[in-house]
Amino acid sequence: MTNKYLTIYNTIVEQIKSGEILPQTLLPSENELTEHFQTSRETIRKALNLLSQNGYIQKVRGKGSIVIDVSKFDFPVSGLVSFKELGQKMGRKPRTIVNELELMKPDGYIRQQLQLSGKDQVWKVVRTREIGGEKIILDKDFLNKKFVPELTEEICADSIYEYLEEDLNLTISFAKKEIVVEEPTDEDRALLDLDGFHNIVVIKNLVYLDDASLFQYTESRHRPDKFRFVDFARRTN
Amino acid sequence: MTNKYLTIYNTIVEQIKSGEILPQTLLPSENELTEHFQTSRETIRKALNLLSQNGYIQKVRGKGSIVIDVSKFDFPVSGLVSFKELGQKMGRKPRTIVNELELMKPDGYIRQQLQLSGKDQVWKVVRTREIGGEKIILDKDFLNKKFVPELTEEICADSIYEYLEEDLNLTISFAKKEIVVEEPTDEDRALLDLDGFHNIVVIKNLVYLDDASLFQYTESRHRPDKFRFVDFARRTN
DNA sequence: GAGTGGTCTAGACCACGGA
DNA sequence: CCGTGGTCTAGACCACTCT
Repeated sequence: MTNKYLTIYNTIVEQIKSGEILPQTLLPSENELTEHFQTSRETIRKALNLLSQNGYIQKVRGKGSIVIDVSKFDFPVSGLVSFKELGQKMGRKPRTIVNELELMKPDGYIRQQLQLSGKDQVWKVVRTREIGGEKIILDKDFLNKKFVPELTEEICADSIYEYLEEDLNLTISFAKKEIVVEEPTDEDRALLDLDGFHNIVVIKNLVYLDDASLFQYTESRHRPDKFRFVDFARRTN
Repeated sequence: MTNKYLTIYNTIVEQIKSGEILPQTLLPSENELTEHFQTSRETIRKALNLLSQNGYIQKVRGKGSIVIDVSKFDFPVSGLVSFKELGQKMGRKPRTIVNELELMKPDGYIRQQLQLSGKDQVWKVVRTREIGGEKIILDKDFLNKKFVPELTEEICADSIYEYLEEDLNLTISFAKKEIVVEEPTDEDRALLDLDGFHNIVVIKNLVYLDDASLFQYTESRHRPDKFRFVDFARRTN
């Protein structure tokens, strides 16, 4: 038994995706939907707000809710995309190589990012991601040992996130992301297939848990030709 | 006279920013806030949801709302940032050079992006953005003539957005953004200071109006060393 | 003026966390 | 168990658009 507003949301999403409701047309009014779904108006509004946040409709006061064209393949709004999902989306067999796995004292930069004291320890994981036979992404993870007491090469070769969520019962909640372009380091050149590329796209992530504690710093270093980031920005009124 | 939930939101934001409420502590419960602000719980919840969406708090069921550390300079959640704002934020005197301004028939790519027919016309605007004496950004805009009948070099040198919103009364509502890294074109090399740079960061924007009509396609081409994108991604549960 | 979405209320029940 | 946040209701008034 799921939420009422979520089922309404999903119903309408399906209608939009299937073309049952056409782009540029108006959704039934909130009052009509209230009757149709036999619920209260606030519940309908919750569903509509979700649709709006996810780019399916645009609400206009005094007019109605306009359906937006979602025909071109949209990913969902930018979020945490794991490497595994990414590979599946691209229809390629990804491969992960674990280059480094160690428990260490964080250096100054990591300590600052993760707001650690000198005594804390972190897991350092360096992994190469291979897609279609080419080494394209270098992932450097630093995980606070306080939350992840143990880590093995097998886990890292598979998916750290699955291990965290399924075995350790940690819930990743959100991340602050920063994207910059840098010159490749020697490490980048050694571990990635960078012939002829002079820049590298670095995505720095600070990952927070459920309870708002900061537990991981990640740098995902991408070869520029294989990098793509999609975002959906709604004007903040 | 502004909204009640917005004033509550702003009040709490100020308290967090000023350090009156400390990171990692709990906000008063929704019931307590309801009493304190003399309002209903749903109104408090609206304010708290805004706080959560903007990264100030993390709500945890059965526990409360945890205040997140926002000390490191955060921009607001990624949005539409105009060049003028960007320059002001960086404390530099920006300069805009209009390289090209013409009314044209869109080519195939633009026609597809803006979903135009062959008969529609678009304004093409090419502008160079100079910060601190260096030409760093190349902006290429294509605006549907249907919405913008007239455009002058003066407007382009100042701010197109201000003209649209203040004079034409158009309301920009949201944008779909895509970030990729490309090799510089001859045009990039001619119009930007690119000595020694081998890549260019391209931000492609589809800009929609108030009523969900698609009216502008923009490419903002940045020198990689001056590019930075910050995002705040909340897990979609 | 009729109809739309935006805000606000006062109350109810539920799911979850912690003591 | 109590207190927390999550959902839902039925009703009210307002601001806006369209005709």
